[in-house]
Amino acid sequence: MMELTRKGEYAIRGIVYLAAQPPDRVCLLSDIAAAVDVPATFLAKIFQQFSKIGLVKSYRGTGGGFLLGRVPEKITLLEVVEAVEGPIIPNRCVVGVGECVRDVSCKVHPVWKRVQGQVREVLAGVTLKELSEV
Amino acid sequence: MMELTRKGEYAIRGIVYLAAQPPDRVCLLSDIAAAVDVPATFLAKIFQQFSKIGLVKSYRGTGGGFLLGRVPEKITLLEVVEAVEGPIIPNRCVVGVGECVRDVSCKVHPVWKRVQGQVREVLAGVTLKELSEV
DNA sequence: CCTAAAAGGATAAAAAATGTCTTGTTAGGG
DNA sequence: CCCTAACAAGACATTTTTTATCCTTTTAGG
Repeated sequence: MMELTRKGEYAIRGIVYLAAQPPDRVCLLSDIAAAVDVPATFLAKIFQQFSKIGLVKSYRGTGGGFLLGRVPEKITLLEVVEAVEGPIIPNRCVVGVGECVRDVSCKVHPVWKRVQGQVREVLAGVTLKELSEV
Repeated sequence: MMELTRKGEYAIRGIVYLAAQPPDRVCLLSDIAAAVDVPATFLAKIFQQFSKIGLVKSYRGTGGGFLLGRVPEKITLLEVVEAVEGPIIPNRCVVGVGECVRDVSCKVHPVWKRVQGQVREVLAGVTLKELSEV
């Protein structure tokens, strides 16, 4: 359980590749896809999601392509993962009070809350800089 | 992401209910299912998995039913979750060296390893006793 | 205006989750 | 010995999610 989907895996591969490029080097989606071995059409969707929240910048037309939205030190693995997989929610009941319809005093709730916190903490502590360094 | 499936949720509900019963009280599957609001046929599958690894004991025939396999203090949430959801593996590459075929020096690998460790630690620190107490 | 490149939407195939049904096995009681 | 209670096991069906692919649209450069 708790497995990252392929989408998440592809997302990490793709953006780590970008982070490893010289800054200001605009990369073609097709090149990235080939380099990290991900179907280009699928990676396109992923990068669209990145683009919407500013994790990457995109340019259309001739000479277009993708660029990291911020310096790699300022992008955490947590942001990348949540961008494509959605928020980290081990159990539905962590999303907010009142969700635990079954039991007003749900004892399991705080446990999942802790799990969520730990996972987020680990992922937030890793930046693309570290991941892209040789 | 990292969401517990319904099966996992049902599993917790069911076994916590058992843990809350007086020791030596044999419970019918149908009663448990009704009490925790889970389809009986589905819960049957879950309890079969529990039974195989000794988390619960089962008795057939008239007067049969289910009993906790050990005292609730000795059963952790980690065991319960892994019993039905399989091992906690945030990313395929944590299962062992050599799985990260894409990159010999995969930088993401140790991060997932840490995530796995943290999650397991939290879940291992909670027992059915605590979860079943009022 | 032609071509390059990403954006967006619709669709399809495959896999996993969720749930049901039928048959088999074990045990107790008349 | 047979009948019924109860779990075990396996096959099957349904729905949802994942994993794509394709086509059209938009944007930009030359």
